[in-house]
Amino acid sequence: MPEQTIDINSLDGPLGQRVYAAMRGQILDMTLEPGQILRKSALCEQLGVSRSPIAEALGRLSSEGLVNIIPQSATRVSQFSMAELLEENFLREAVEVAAIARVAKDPTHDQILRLSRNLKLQSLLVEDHDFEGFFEADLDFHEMILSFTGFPKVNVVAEDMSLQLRRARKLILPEPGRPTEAVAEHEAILQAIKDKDVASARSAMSRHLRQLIQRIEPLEREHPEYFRST
Amino acid sequence: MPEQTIDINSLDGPLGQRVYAAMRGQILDMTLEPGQILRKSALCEQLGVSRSPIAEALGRLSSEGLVNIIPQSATRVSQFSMAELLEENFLREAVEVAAIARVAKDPTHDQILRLSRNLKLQSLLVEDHDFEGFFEADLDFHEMILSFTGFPKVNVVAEDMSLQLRRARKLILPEPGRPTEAVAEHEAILQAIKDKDVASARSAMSRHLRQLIQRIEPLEREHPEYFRST
DNA sequence: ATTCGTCAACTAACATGTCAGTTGAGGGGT
DNA sequence: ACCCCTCAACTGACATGTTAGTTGACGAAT
Repeated sequence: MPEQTIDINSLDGPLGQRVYAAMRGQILDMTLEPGQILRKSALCEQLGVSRSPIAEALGRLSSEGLVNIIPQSATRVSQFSMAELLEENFLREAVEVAAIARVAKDPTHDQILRLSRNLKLQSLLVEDHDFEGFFEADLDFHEMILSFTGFPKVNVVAEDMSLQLRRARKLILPEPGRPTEAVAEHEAILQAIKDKDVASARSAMSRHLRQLIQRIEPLEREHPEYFRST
Repeated sequence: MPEQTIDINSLDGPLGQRVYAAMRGQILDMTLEPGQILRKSALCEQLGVSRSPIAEALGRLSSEGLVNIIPQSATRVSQFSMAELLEENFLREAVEVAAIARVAKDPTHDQILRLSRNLKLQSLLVEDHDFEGFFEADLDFHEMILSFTGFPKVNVVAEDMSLQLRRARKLILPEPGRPTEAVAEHEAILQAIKDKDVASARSAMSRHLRQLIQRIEPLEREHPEYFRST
């Protein structure tokens, strides 16, 4: 088996940065499984680089919590813990609710227009059963709201603090009626924005985000191998 | 001038970790000034270690935004930007308001007791004009609320996403009446918790946190040398 | 006097040699 | 048969040599 890893040359910037980005991507899309052991020497010959940039990349991944470095011993892709996922969901909800409150207070016509367009697209994609495309549009919807706060880094920070959540989402099996529900929830959010109704915008966003954690909770018994026992 | 830097030996753990912690502390308490250039070779002989652990430490500080590494050229302590400070304040408010809402919903007797004790301490310290001690108690008050959510990492994440804010706070000149006001605001928060009044707990926390940004805004013209021009 | 090209000195980035701590298998003692 | 001790092999942590890119000063041409 060729064990095809990502090639580094498709990116730019310093070598350590490229290794970091490549490994981060592989961890987040579950190509590298939780619990898997990462050997520095193996990574060296797979990627064709020396140990320095790999050490730097692993260090940064470790500070983000995506890998666990056991001193003088081993490095492995970090496993899930349900407590951690619940915590990340709390933080994500805190930020997204604050963002929607800020946006709903005084939305511009352009913002409403862009959200409406995105929502129409979501409906079409669900009708066509293009769930991959819907997933993308869903992410865009939330990212747009975060960027409408006028704070450029908010969406980056919001992602960084819910990395495990994003990774766990990959494990959720598609449920038949869910996309249609999600579109309805998005419509409720948009309606509240149009009405400049801050309170109902907040609660609509809360309700929407709590759907995710309900579907994540059963994961611990479906995939116990990805969760740490402690 | 002896140029006394922190000694590394007072900490434990891997060398890179110690260097990271030491420099992080110095940056956060403004011992290392924004804009100051950090020379790796100079740090090597000051700390008595080689370049590897220093490179690791600087890499982690860079990913936290505390230093700017200009590729192949220089590394400097990052400067402030008012937009960034406003953004961090927004994020901090989002998390702390969500936390207070969760805590106020169903506080335990023990939680109320500990907050009350802390608040009494704050009053005493203000009466004695021990503002240094009050500053500590203030931080404890907020940290306690964050930890009462039951999520262990929330207070760490909340700090990590408002590092510049914490650093900028050091520049604020003490204002005569402010500590007394702060205690009153804390009391309003505690009262809302006792009443299990989620809505007023939220607004009391919001009002309290927005005091800080008002006192930070004039900083840009008082200390233009610490802000980046862009 | 001013502008532009050149070059030397400095920097971070990378490669690699070396050290120390951990782990797990095997052998000796009980 | 079981437990503990020892030791070899592997790992990450650190030191240091090497490379390549940036910068700023100096000097030549205008």
